[in-house]
Amino acid sequence: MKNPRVRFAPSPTGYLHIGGARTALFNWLFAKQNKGQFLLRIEDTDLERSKTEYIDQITDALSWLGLNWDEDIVLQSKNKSRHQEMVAKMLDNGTAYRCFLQKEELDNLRLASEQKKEVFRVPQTYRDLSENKVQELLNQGKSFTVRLKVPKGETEFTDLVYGTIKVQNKDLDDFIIARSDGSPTYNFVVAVDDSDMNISHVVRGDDHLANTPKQILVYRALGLNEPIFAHLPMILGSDKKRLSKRHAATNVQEYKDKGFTATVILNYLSLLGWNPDSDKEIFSNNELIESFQFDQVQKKSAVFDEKKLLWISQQHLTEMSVRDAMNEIYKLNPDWGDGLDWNYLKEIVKLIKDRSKTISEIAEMSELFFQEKLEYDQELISKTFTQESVSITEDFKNALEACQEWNRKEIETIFDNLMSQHDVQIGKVMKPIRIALTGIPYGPGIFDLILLLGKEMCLKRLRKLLSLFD
RNA sequence: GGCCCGUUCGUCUAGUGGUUAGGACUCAUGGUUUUCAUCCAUGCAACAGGGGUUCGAUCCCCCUACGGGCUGCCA
Repeated sequence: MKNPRVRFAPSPTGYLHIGGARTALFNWLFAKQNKGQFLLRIEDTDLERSKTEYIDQITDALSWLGLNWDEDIVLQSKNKSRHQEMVAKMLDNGTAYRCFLQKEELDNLRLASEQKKEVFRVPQTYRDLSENKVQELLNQGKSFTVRLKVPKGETEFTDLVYGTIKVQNKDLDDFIIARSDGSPTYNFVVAVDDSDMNISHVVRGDDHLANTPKQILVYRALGLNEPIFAHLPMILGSDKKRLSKRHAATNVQEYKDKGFTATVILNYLSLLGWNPDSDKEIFSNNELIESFQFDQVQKKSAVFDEKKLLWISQQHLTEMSVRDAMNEIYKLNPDWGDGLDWNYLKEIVKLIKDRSKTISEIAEMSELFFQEKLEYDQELISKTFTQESVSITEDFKNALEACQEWNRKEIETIFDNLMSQHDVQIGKVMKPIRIALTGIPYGPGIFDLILLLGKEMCLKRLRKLLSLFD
């Protein structure tokens, strides 16, 4: 398993799906762990649905995740002539044949056997036609598809995740490798491309498990080396159906916007369908690379759970340095804290990072320190401020105004005085002041908060709040 | 319909022919904390069903059910 070559092969018919990201991740982990190559191939042969803007979206998302690919991106559409050549080769060596059954004939036959409750099989009418007969039909201008001559017997392969898979070839039908317009089909193209790219391990979603025997028959018909296969279980939504927008965001970009770091996403995704064989759950990218094993990949599909994602994110934040957290905030919002002193921003982040679950939560909470004036929530204000708490707040403002030194001890003394003056516990003092200063009933320690906001800002806000009760 | 794959707490997952079936997330309760969050403690909660094999099956075999995939001149 030295220097494997793997690939991620999305079709550009949409953004990078969270399931696709997981597939890419496992490919990447395997490549990195074994000093191999991780390649990217864009399967853009569906002209109807493929869009170049999706290619950009997908590559942007992969880059953001840090799943960098080696070598140039392969565009499947560029391999057309190669595909034609391989179809011709199969026609030539007798592993494929021209089938002159027309689409309508096929549809009717399919319908008929459905009504008779029979298993539909593509008739092999043209499978062993003589050269002359074929030529005759060609001369008549009859259109044809190219079908693979599925041999008798069975096809077996060993999947790194699912073990031995065996199917009877008779269940496969002589499937089409080239359409009547000459374009080759997926199961054919994928085998040719993977072979041309020297892919050693095909790692992909298990929705391809049933296609694999067909692809193996293509390899054999062409005399190509078969890769090793590893299929990954699907990611489902909370109702156990394929993960879709109804359940949660499916676009990787959306998770970025929600303030999850790439590392967090990769960490969570890795745990979906893989177990690290230990109690460890929080992983850096490098730790994932070291730990990943196919034999610990689950066979059953996994349900995506945003609650656990949030927990993973929070765990990462507590381990993250203030500096790294700031970089992540800037990545998310380049304008963050514009014009403010770097050291001041650093103190802010230090104060709120460990009580946040996502990067965007930090950014949001940090706004407290930026704005001159606050918007107070009317309901919260009327719930919080009684006559007593207004008077406490008033006294606090006065004490602040009189305060000469700006340090923690001074503030603590002010609080002590307020407590004995009004004969109340600290909660009665802290709560109204916190809300006056921040507009929200939770957050960093009150003394840290006051010190960092600074005397001027505190006084401004206290005056503003008190003006509501004049 | 045919073929392939799967099924352990709500979720992610350990696990073994004999276990009090373990951990994590969530949730609930209590504690710590100047609020919130963290943290700590406790609790709730699972072997899909039926047949075998066996002294004994969650574990091995078969069937059923359920879920997913493929079955296309989509990828």
